Amino acid sequence: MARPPKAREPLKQAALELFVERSVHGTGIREIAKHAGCSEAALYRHWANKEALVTALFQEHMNDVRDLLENAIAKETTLEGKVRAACRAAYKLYDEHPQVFRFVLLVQHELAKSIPPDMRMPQDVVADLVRDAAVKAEIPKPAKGEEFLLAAAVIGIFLETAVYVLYQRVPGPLSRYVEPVTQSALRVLRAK
Amino acid sequence: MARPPKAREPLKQAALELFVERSVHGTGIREIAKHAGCSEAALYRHWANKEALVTALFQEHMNDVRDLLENAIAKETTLEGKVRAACRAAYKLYDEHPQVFRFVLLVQHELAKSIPPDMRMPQDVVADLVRDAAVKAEIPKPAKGEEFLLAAAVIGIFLETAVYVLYQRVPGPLSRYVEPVTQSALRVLRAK
Amino acid sequence: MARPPKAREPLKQAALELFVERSVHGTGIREIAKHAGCSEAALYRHWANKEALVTALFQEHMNDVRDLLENAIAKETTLEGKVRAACRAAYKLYDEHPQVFRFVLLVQHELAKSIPPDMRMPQDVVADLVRDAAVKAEIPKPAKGEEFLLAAAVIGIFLETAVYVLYQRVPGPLSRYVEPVTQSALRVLRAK
Amino acid sequence: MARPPKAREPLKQAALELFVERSVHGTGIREIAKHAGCSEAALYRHWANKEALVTALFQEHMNDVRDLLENAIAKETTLEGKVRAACRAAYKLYDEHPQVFRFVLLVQHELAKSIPPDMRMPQDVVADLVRDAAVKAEIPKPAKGEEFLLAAAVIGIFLETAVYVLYQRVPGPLSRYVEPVTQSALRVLRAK
DNA sequence: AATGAATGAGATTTCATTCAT
DNA sequence: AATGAATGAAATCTCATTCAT
Repeated sequence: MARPPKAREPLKQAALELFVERSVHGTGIREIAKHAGCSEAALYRHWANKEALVTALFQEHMNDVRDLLENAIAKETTLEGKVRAACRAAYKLYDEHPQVFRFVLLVQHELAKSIPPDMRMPQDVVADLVRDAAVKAEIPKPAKGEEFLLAAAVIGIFLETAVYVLYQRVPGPLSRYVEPVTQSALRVLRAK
Repeated sequence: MARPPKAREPLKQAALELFVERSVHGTGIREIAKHAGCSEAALYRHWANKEALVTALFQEHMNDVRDLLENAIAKETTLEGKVRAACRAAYKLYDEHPQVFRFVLLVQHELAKSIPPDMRMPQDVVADLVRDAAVKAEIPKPAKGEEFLLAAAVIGIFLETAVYVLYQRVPGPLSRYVEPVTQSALRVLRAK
Repeated sequence: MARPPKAREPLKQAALELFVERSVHGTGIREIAKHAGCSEAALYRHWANKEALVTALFQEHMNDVRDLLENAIAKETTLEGKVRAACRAAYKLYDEHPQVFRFVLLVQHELAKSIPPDMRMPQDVVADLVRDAAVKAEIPKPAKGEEFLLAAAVIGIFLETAVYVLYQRVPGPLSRYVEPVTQSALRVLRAK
Repeated sequence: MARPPKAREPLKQAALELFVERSVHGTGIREIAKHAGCSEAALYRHWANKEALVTALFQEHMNDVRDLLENAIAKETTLEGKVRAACRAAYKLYDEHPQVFRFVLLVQHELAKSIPPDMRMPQDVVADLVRDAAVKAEIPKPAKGEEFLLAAAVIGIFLETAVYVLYQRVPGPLSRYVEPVTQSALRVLRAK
């Protein structure tokens, strides 16, 4: 019966944009509020403090990406189909919302400690993908622990390609590299 | 000759340790000075301000890594030898100075803008390596621009593996993964 | 007749508890409202603002104590009986509602200025008691103005004993000290 | 070799004056700094925060009063002499520095929790005085624990008289009441 | 030369109070 | 009528940097 929250979404959007443009620490509460068209104090009704806002943005985006990957993979049956679908879905997201990717790049290592240990992350989806492919004999059986190494390599190829597009070392859009990234990933996974 | 500056190295070491532990922005001049055992003002004898210190740390480390890679590569003749030597040299450095790697991870995207356009970076070494291998026909001739894509993939495999060790998703030391990382990289590079 | 206000008493009780636990200034409207199970705005239906709530709590308690003392004294005829009855009544109140005593201790000096000059306070009851005893020659006739000094001493004995129980320098309950406090007070009052 | 601290004492003096005049919570850092003629940040070099300043002021004053009492008592041999000397010394201090007394009154109950358990307080001096008098048979032997009750009464008489002067219910200066307070205290102590 | 006290500018956060729903 | 979101104003505190000693 009180008035419905009107500042929450604008604040999230404004924060994301400004964090990406001027870095998290280079962006003050004042700017976020002004950009969102509300008062500074409004932020504190929705998040305990600036850090909580940053963490929430990060974890929500990670959850989104995780769900995106899981949904894309669920629709496919072969390893190649899954890798391609996952890559395509994620690159499509980043083409449409480049800020999200940039934000994650900026904060991932600083926020690594803040991730709840039981939170399922995008990288867990990839690890499961690799494990599942091994079970189904779509790839050679990896030695114990080696599956994580393979997941790391796949994620590395995927991410660093996106970084190269972001920094315009190769021309965008990112989606045009779905196929070569998929093939490189498969090549690594299918190693004897 | 003037006596060597006394506080410079302790300050760099203190800054690196604290930046890694509590983030750059979470570390104040006071703490750096105290940790280095000197006064706050001493820092300003060696760098114009805090930002200059951070930038210098980053760029010096990037130069170190670049030289390390170039020296390692120069001693080898085959593509496989070069990739392996580069990977081994870098992983050895990171095993011995894990803080350096962590620091680079933390600041790389925020400091990307500060890099002088003519500064030769480690990634340029990898790009040259790929280009050179193509010229020597050690790998299939990449389409125009594709060489950067290959470099990105190689760097991604290399970096993400190091990240996995850093976060203890796979056990260290990093050097034990020189061989699988090398083989994965080669597999990607030699793609038909 | 209008239905009775629903939030008033819970708000008073919540405020008292939190003020005592975390100090007046350390307790916000939000906390009071939450603790009372109502909205923040509800407080403003009953008091003009936070300060008015604090003042009302204080003055109401002072009035309660004053009435308590007067009723106790009215039932007795001798000085000793009056002192004992007053002491017993007040200590019984504080044993049953220790928060009230603690609250009064916390705010008394800060709120001293806010007391209306014509408001009859507990200390006035004691002053009257002393004056009355002098008139009835139950104690030696005090010099002009000395009656207040005696009242101060009696109140001091009474209060500081309660403080000692509150801080557990002597064991409670407070009521067990009615007799020694009464005797000490009488000894001071009956001074030659 | 750096410049000597210039703001510390002015800050303490300014804080004391303003706390007494407008209450602790009613006085901002800004006002303290302005009144002391220095910047707000200077305060944080000397105390961790506002609360630490308040606590330090309180505890330092308590230590001063404790030493004052102990010195006064040490010079006397009889119980009466000691009580009178202690009372005279303290009342002289409060006549000369009424702010100190007012400040202690304002904050004592809010800061009670902050006192280190091993800190010797003025009230401990009084308790020792009573205990010592009992040992020397200057007063009747108190029952176990009763010595604290006597100390409470003595302190109550002493303090509440000072409160009455502060609030001008009896005329000052406080020192004029040394004798009646002493006699009242002795009367209570010598109770059969 | 070296220190660390002092500072100015600004950051974050708090809070009583108001107001749209 | 009652809520709790929003606010304005201020409070506390931080911090890189300067400067007197």
